[in-house]
Amino acid sequence: MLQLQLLRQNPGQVKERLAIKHFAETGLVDSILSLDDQRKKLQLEFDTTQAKVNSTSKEIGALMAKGQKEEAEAKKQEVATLKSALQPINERLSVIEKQLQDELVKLPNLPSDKVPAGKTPADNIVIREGGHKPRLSKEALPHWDLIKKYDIVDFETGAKLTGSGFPLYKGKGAKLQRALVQYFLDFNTKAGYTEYLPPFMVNEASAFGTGQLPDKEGQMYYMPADNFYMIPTAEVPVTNIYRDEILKETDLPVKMTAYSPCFRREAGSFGKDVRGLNRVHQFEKVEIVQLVYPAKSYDVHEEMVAHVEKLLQTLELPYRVLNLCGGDMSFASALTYDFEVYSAAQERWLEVSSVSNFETYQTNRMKIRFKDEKGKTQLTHSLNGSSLALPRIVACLLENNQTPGGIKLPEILHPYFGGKLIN
RNA sequence: GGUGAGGUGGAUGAGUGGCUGAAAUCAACGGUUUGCUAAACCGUCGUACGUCCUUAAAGAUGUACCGAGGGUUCGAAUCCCUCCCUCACCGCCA
Repeated sequence: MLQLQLLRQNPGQVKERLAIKHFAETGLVDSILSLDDQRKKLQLEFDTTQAKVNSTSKEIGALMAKGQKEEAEAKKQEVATLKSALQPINERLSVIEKQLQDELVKLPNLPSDKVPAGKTPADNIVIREGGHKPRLSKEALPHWDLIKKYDIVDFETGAKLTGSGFPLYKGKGAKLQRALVQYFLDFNTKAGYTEYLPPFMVNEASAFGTGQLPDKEGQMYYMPADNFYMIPTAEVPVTNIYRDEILKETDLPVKMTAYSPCFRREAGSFGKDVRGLNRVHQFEKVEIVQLVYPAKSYDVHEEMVAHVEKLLQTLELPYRVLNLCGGDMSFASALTYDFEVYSAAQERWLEVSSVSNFETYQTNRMKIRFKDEKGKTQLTHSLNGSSLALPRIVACLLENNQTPGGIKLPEILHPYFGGKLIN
């Protein structure tokens, strides 16, 4: 949620920035400002009337104490009149406040000035590439065939148990999941992130806090009996840990990492994208989250990007880093770098991580603040990134490392996996 | 799931209708003093939204908030209702 103050101070600039995100309804900015004006007027009216009610009530108390009953009765009449005037004001005020909130929430975050113009994924800018694309033989198989060959993921039985997109990992496939999660968490905690294991369902307030609600309501699995949402990423519970808190400046940066399964309905997805492990409803992911001093957030963003990049390098996978253009980045983000790995048999790039700076967009919703050196409370910036999402990493590991003798795992995983080969 | 107790500022905790936005203690912060450390003393020490004033910072002032929402009353942290949460015991269970 954007800060109202920013809209008030510089509505023109806000509109310009929204245009880069290809956000069409710039009229919202004006309607929000006009609602805000109305709100302030009503509040002033309400406050002054209420102040009168309060002071008169005190007088009544004093008169009663002195036994001046008649005067007290007269004052009571006065208060009654004031209160009947107050009621409609109050009602209008809450209507306006709600409208204002509803409208404000519809505005996406402003892109930072590092965001390239552009509308579609084709306009994203490749910042750099790393690793080596393997040269596979003609008989090389895509991962969905390798999975069958080595009997490590059983989609059919997963579908029988739940539905399509719920893979059932088996044997070395299951163990590889465990190994990767373990390795990723170790890699993150070594870099100073505190490990959490959060709840996998969250309440409405948490889902709202990180921006899943109301924007992506249909993308989450929902448990109506308890009004809980299955988390689409550990970002949701982990960032919400500090919801409604005021930190000390010395507490910053807060660095957190968590493993969780992620549940996504992926409503509207179809086609070859969903083949095999490319797109599933439930997958494992390790996430990193930071809450930082505002002026430092872009440095931290670079640091997180470097962190994820190093992790991919240790996995010996060919990757590239993309700076997402205004039209392709997410609603809440100010700057997003995506990581893609090259899946050699499919001959396509697969997104495995997304590292974003949200500035105050999330923290304004969650009211995550800190006291600065002057003792003033201000919002922290929040950032997060995947480090990493498993299924596409697995797809890539399988395809790129296939040999006649089996899948050769990168060295770093050997101790975690308890072996070098899937065969 | 059942029964009981309870939810007050960073923490502990007082407060059963007006003098309470909230005592006291601790923690934290600033200062004074003491040859370091420690102690003592003084001061500061909630959030949000407004209004006035100011270039701004600061300041003054109003309103709301004592788990959440609603109600009673001229007036509610305090009384009533609903919900949520915590703790204890019981039941069930990984």
